[in-house]
Amino acid sequence: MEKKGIFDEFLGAKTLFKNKEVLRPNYIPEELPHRRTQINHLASILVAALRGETPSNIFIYGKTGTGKTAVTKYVGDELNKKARELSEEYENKIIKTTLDYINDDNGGRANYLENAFNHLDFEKFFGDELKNNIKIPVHYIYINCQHVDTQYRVLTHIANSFIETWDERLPLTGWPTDEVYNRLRQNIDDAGGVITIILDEIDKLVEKSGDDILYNLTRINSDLHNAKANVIGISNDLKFKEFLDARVKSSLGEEELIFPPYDAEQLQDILYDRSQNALQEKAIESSVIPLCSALAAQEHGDARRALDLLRVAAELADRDNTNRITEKHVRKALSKIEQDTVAEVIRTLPPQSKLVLLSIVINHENDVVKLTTGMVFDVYKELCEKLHMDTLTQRRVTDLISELDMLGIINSRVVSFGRGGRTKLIERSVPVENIKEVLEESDLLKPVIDYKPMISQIVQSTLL
DNA sequence: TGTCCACTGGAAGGGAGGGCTT
DNA sequence: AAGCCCTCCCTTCCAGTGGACA
Repeated sequence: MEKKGIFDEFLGAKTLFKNKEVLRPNYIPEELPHRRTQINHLASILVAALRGETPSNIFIYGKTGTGKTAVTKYVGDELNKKARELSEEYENKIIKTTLDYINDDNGGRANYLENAFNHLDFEKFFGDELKNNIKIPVHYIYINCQHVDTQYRVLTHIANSFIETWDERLPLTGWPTDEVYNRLRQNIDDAGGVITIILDEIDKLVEKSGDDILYNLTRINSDLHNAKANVIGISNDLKFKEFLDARVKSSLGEEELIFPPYDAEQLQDILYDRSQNALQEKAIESSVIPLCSALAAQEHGDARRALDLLRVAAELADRDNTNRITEKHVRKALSKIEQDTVAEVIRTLPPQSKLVLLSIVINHENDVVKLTTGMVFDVYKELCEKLHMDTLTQRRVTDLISELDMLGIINSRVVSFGRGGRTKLIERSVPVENIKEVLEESDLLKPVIDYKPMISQIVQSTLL
């Protein structure tokens, strides 16, 4: 009998998906429902690039999942497409002119021209014209500042996007920043044309590295001779602009685009649209899409969340071996997504942060009602001793606690207990069992996962 | 009204680790 | 190998703070 591989059974299994990628957040569909206004506005600004003029700098604002990135990328693709089309049109015109020229036997140069034409050596004759006109170079460089979050990295990223071979690329560290800037300027100038630089999640960049980079980028045109550049900043935090230098603020905000959240009905349209390409016919119960939309609309109209819900619900239905996605699957998907995100965040924490989180968990397990930084630090110190690890200072631990707060694993707020001092009050925002389940996976923490802190501390803390 | 507690959180800077040029 | 640069993680220092209490 033929032996079956472990994947064969699943590979042959029936699936509700036609194309799962269509439901992924980074998929750019051919149509973006309810974003016509924004697309037109953006296109009306960027069309300048096709005329070889510098488009205005643009600031785009909208909550997560309102289509900012999708629209920007979509318009970018269209811009590139149009630039290619125009360039082809122009090339054809040149060929036609050449042919006419040859046919007219203009001034006895026909043979020479024909010869050149046969060898496709246009540049010999139309060199300058070709260089300047045939290709309307439009470069659209997209950078997500969540990962590329320092001045140096943004500059190298842009500079490297003009370089094709690996060995010519700028290194990830090592060069002085002004040297990288010079190289970037040179690369842009060599490439020529109009360069649009998109900085997605620009607030992350400014928060971490200040606005020097924006100042430099919005003023790069004065250093360019053969090219023009403009910047599109995308953010979901409108307030971040308040912290910018006034000069940066005014030049980045030459044009502003606001992306309002989708309402439940608009989300439904988006889901219907995508599901037609993503899922088999009749794979969805009629109430599924309205439910996904309603759930996502509750959370500031986040289309990404709506798509995730539908995708995960379909995956769960697939695993159930049913041929229909039901409301039950959507509800399951909702809790699965929430759990998965938290688990993933905890899993990727650095060891010291995990240790701080564990000491918070341990305090909660010991029924501490009002948990403060001091108590967390005390248990943390004990854990470090047990594990023979370096103990960080309380100052550093305060920062780690704030980071855990930002990640949404805990809630902390500063309160004053009068003479008892002023400190952070720490509460969990995720069930302790869920956190512990993930922490238990870590080999490092295994020896102390059920650690009991010294009694004195618990007595002291419950007195507060 | 002033004092005092237990911190908070900003600023500055050290140093290890990555990489470059000379 | 030496000298330089950038990033990341961390320490040290310290002014500032909300509110209970005397």
